[in-house]
Parts: sequence; structure tokens; C-alpha cells
Amino acid sequence: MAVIDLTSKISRALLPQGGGALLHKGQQTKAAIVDAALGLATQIGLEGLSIGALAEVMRMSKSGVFAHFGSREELQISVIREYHARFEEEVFYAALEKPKGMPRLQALFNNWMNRTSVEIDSGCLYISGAVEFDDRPGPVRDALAGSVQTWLAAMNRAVVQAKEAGHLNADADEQQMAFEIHGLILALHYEARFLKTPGSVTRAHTGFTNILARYGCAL
Amino acid sequence: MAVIDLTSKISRALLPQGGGALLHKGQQTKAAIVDAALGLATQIGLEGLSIGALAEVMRMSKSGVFAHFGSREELQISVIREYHARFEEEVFYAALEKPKGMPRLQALFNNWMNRTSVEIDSGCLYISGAVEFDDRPGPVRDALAGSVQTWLAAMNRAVVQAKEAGHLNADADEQQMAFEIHGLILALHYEARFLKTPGSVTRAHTGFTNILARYGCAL
DNA sequence: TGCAAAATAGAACGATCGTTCGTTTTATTT
DNA sequence: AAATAAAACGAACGATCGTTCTATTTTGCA
Repeated sequence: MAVIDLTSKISRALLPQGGGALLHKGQQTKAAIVDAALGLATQIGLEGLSIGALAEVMRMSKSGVFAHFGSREELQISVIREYHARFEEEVFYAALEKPKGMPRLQALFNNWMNRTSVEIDSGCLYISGAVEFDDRPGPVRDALAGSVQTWLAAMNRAVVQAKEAGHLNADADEQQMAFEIHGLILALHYEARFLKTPGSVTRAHTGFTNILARYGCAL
Repeated sequence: MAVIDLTSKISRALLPQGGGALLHKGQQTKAAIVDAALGLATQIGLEGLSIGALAEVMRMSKSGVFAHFGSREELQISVIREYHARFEEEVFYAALEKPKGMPRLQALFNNWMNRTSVEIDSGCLYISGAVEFDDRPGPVRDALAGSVQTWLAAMNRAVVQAKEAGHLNADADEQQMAFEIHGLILALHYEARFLKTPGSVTRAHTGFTNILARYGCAL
């Protein structure tokens, strides 16, 4: 029997259209399964995510879990969608409150870094997934790459807006700046999670202020 | 029957002690197996590397391949050692010809970037392995982390020497600089291999000159 | 050339994987 | 409360995995 943990935060991405619609039993458990699957996938990867292990965590039968998705690929895609929703909520939307330009760009990076810091323990699906599916075409890769592209495009937009607002040098290359920021996040994840190098968070932060200084932020 | 491709470049890492010692049959095939295994592992990862697939590539029996290593873990470690040897040869030793300081640091980065550029097609074991084993303790992880640490330490040394030679600002933080360089490589690999973003190589190169400028290289 | 040792093959093992199927239990609606 | 639909179960499947064992072939040396 599936015991649903109502305290766990389940994103609205899985819910049916509209706002306050009541959740039927199936949708509740599906959301709970995806929640558990996301936890497993961030730790052992999308490829390591097995339906048997997931069923054990959920204290359900394999076939019971399976029926909600119809295929392993669909499960993986559901996990990616859920991850994307939470990432968007936590990193992107949370920064939209700040005004365009440097404040928002700074908030985006801070949120991104904070999330990456947490993911030093839990793992990052956008990074592990990239490695697992960089050579494996198919719907899972497409979903993953699409999510990442969406986020990086948003980051790019923020840089462009910062330049438009006059917060950056007029000759600043926005895409170059976004590329270097991305590198900082990746280095942070690599050195902190894999190598367990102390002080990586500070390194990434310092790197960001270095980038800001070079691209002409007054700050 | 194992058909040994004598044209393939097999590193000296596998060979017995000494220089011109003749290779017995077993050592030849083992070297050929590791060579093929490295090719598979860079594409599908150390975890995806299966003895069955490897045997098929080698046109040998599974048990025949297996006997050379005694366990899958030992095979994986052999692959890591081989990768490390080639990386060291191609990136590190090739740069030792340049004099200490900026010339050598520049050569190290260039070699590293060139190798990463090639690995956009073939895959990088230090990156995929980090993701696969960041949460999985054991001898494979130890071997992998050890190799990476060795290389990053060498990179660090080059930066320190560049500063000692007066090619960098006196207040330059060497570890911070190495961290940012590492980020450029990771971003290059991520965006080029997974997202297939065009122009990533140029981005990484530009990023390096930016870093040099900031840390006070006359160039 | 002959013989011991090393290398390879082949079959089988237990385990795990995703998936299918028919049945039974649980929710929802009439 | 009865009827219907949705959800979960449990067993089984074929495939693949790493590993073990024994038998056979090949190699290197005396």
C-alpha cells in the first residue's frame, strides 16, 4: 500500500489543469512516486534509476509503479519535468521580484549557486543527465536538453537586460559572460561534490565578482 | 580469437617494468582489451562499460576477457590508469618542454583545451567518471579522484610557478585562478558535447585570455 | 619436438532489469 | 448500496549482467 507523505512538497507541475482541482488517488500517488524518483535520480542518476528500487522506496509493487508511466523513459521524462519545475520556481521565478539589470542578474546567480550548494549533497540532474545522455539520442535527452536550454536562455536574457540597463560595459559580450558564469557553477559542482575540495563555494562566489568587475559592473 | 591491432597506440602504462621487454601474448591482448575498453568507456561511461560488449568488440569470449582482470572493478581501474597515462603524456609532459612560467601555463591550457575539443566527440573520462562515482565510494572512485587530483595539482603548480616568475600579479590567488580555468574546461565540455552549442571552443579560449588579463599577465 | 603453463572458450549460475498479463483490491460514481 | 472504473498486486517472461567452473586450445621454453 502506498503511504503518501502529505508533508512533502510536490510541485504543481504534475497536477491537472486549473487551480484547486481535487486530486484523485492515482494522481496523488503518481506525484509521490515522481517525488521519490527525483530523490533517487539526483543521487544515482537517471540511468541508475530503477523501477524495482523505486517500488521498494514507495512500498509498492513494481507493476503498480510501472502502470503510472507505461515505460521507463516516460518515468525519466516525468522526473526531468519535475526537476525543471522546481528549478524554475526556486532559481528563476524567485529572482523575478528583483528589478531588471544587475539586481536580477545577481539574484539569479545567487539562487543558482545556493541551489548548486545544496546539490553538492543531493546531486544535480542537469549535470549528471548531461553526462549520461550526451551520446544517447531520444526523448529523454531531448527533454533534458530542452530544460537546460530554457534555463540558460533565461540567464542569457538577464545578462542582456543588465547591459541594456547600462549596468555593464557597452562592449560586453553577453554570451561570453553567460558561458563563464556557467563554468563557475560547473567547477563548483565538480570540485565540491566529486573532489570534496573545501572552499569551493567561496571560489565560485569570488569568480562571479571577478566576472562582474571585468564586464564593467559598478557595484 | 583476439586480433591485435598493432597500429593502435598502446601506452606504456600497461607494460611490465623496464624498457624493451618483449610482450608475451597475454600482455598484448590485455593491452588491446584495455585500449578497446577505453574507447567504450569514454563513450558510454565507466558504468556502462560491460564485459559482454567488450568481448564482442574484441571478438573474444566473455570469460576470456574477464580472466585478464578478475573483476569488473579491476577492469575499470585499468581503464582509468590507461586514460591517465595518455592524458599525462598528451597534456602534461608535452608542456614540460616550455620554460616555467607563462609559456608553460599557456601550453598546459592549450593542450588541455585541444584534448577537450577532441573529447567533444569521444567523451572525457574525468568528467563522466566524476558524475558516475561522486556518490559511490570504493577503489574505482579512489583511482579516478586520485588521477584528477594529480592533474589539477600539476596545473596548480604551473600557476604558482608563473607567479614566482613574475608573470602574474603579486597578489594573484593561484588556486582561484586554477578554479576558474577548470570551470572554462567544464563549460566547454558541457556546452559543446551535450548542448552542441557552436562556438564553445572560442568561448573557452576567450575566457582564458580574460583570466590572464585579470590576473595580470603581460602577454 | 615435447611438455608445462598460460590463455581462451563455453556453458551455467543467480541476480536484476523493464515489461506484460490476469486478477484482486480499492475509489469513485450512479 | 450497487455498479463501474481506476489502481495496485503478484507472478512470470526474456534479456543482460558479472562471475565461476571445467575443458580445450595456444603459447613459450627446455
